[in-house]
Amino acid sequence: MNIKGTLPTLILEMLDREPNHGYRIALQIKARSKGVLDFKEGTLYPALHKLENEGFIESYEGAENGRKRRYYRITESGRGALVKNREEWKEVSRAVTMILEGA
Amino acid sequence: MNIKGTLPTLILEMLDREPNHGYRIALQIKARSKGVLDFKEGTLYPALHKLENEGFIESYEGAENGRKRRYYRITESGRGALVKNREEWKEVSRAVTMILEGA
DNA sequence: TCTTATACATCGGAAACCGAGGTATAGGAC
DNA sequence: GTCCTATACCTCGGTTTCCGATGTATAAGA
Repeated sequence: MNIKGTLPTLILEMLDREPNHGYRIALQIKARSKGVLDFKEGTLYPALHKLENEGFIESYEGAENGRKRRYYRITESGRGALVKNREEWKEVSRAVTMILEGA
Repeated sequence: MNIKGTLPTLILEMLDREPNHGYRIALQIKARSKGVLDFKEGTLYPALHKLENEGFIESYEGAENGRKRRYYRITESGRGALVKNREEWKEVSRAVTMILEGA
């Protein structure tokens, strides 16, 4: 299950901790959310390409166990976007929760 | 600003408190969220029609100040969906927050 | 009379997501 | 040695959700 629009922020968050390749980013999002969040590959890769296109992340080729992988790292402008997105999420998710819990 | 996919749940939540007409539902969502959430009419009315089509709400004609209005009330099955949606929101939003706050 | 707020609605376009499918390699089972 | 599974990347078409623009109509107030 997923919330539309949160994936770019989650990717930036993951890459803010360490550079990583796409497949593993998705696995980590799933693991860290205890299986609740589960973005599919058809969603993941286009999202990565878009973030790179916007200059929020950059990619480079790497290898692990003799296999080629495309690694991503966050850029300065990506870090700025992350800070802004975190704030936005906090504000809007709190608003929804407030209404649904009848506060 | 809005979170995609939350509108049906928010509408059900509002109608669970009292029957209401579309325009006012939107105003109340905006007011209760202190202006943070703001769904447009081009989003609201299709969402209402869809919920009615799914049997989660039903409509009837009413009048206020001599003007015709289309009122909606929640159905039993809508109440069931609301309970389920609230749980889902709680689980998934908590998962996102957990990741973004590095817990 | 004119404007504004209310109230409902539809349409086209953009964005996000998923499922299905495709390619390729490494490692283990048999 | 061959087959299967997991890993790793990718694209395409379809659905859903949202927004902006636009249209209609009425009530209230300037």
